[in-house]
Amino acid sequence: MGLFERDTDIYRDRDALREDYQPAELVGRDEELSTYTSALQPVINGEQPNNVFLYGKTGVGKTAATRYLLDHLREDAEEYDDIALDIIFLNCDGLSSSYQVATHLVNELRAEHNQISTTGYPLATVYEMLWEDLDSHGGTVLIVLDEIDNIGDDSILYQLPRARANGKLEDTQVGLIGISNDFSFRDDLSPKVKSSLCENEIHFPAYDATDLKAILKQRADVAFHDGVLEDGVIPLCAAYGAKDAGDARQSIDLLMKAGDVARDDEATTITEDHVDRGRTALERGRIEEGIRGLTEHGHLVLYALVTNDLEGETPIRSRDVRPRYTRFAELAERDPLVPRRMRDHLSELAMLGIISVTERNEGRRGGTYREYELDMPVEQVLSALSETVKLVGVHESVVELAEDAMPDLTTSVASTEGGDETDGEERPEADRSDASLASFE
DNA sequence: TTTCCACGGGAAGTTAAGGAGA
DNA sequence: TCTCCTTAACTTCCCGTGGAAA
Repeated sequence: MGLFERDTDIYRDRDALREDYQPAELVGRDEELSTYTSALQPVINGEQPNNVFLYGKTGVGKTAATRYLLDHLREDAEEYDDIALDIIFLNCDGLSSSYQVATHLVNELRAEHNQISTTGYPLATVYEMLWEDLDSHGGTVLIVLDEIDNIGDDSILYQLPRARANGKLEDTQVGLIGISNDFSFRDDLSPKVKSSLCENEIHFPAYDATDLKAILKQRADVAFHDGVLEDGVIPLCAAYGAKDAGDARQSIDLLMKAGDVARDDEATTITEDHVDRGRTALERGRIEEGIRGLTEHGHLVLYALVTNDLEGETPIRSRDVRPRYTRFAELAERDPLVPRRMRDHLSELAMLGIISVTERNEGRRGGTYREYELDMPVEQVLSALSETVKLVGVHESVVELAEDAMPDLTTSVASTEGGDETDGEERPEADRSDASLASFE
């Protein structure tokens, strides 16, 4: 028998729980779909498409509804010889400026061998390329910008809807569909952008537990064999999703994770216990991903807080974290950041749910300050750090302290392979001796 | 009611890195 | 090689905040 062996599976089609799965029908969104369909109707009539702005919290079906309707629109448009429709779908996660959005749009319109770099050109040059590529396309182009609130400036949101009126496009009609999770995003837009982008607004309200149960049942019927789910599983997944702002994506992810946990157990049914364990695993994964995404100084701040926690000094205010952070920065041969910037890193850790913050106020005697403490187990933090961090000396020292403080700490968090080296460079001998716990202060 | 303190938020400026084009 | 461009991470500065003490 090989290394891998096919599971005797509870799943009929696990892909039905994946984000990219397109169900045959969308549950609980009749009213929104009806409004959305009307807004897209001009495309089929061969008219200038409307701009549409969708907003609502994460996981309420905005993107799913868009994909669903645009698939139908594409199919229906093929019935008419005089309609040439193209759809560009761009997720703006990680695209923080109009410049980046414009370069990505150019690359979407171009062949593989003709792509442009995402830096280096003047902004005006990128726009010129975009108008040229769009106009050579002809027909109707619908541009969907998902997570549009990531874009820091609204230049592209002004330029795209007005491109034809401003004489940039002659042969192509462009329609813009913006999708946002952020309710305040619309209000922060400049009036001129708001008037064009938001000419058709569709609000997607949060799902309630009944909607979520219907959605989960629809997916589960396809994903699992009959009789695999115990009665309480779908209501429990729906309840967690409803509690977290009516997020269907989260409920579906939880159902899939519960299924994976049950499969690992070689169970024949999925129970509420599998859901709870799945939820814990998802939460852990989310936090570990957050830790991996931190900068070096973010890691150093976290290491400082971990050692403070191991020594029983938490909750601790930022100015008391600083000496340890500074020491670690020196150990890793990095210049320590100014206190203001260090506090930003602490806030970021709090936002990720890795540490918790309590605000205190001692008035005229001590003023307002915040106290920080770890909000997850030390071994979990160290495990996540050990996978990514290459801060010479620091990680080993903290693990050593953790092992002294917690003898039953799992060995998996011990220093990473090659952790004594950075990019192939051997660490100077002096650093190694300096990396002892006694040298923290 | 005013003052004071330690912060946080945000704007503006700086720096280094990476890429394009002449 | 030089200049121009964007970006991310950072520094610096100013202002606002909230509640206990004066």
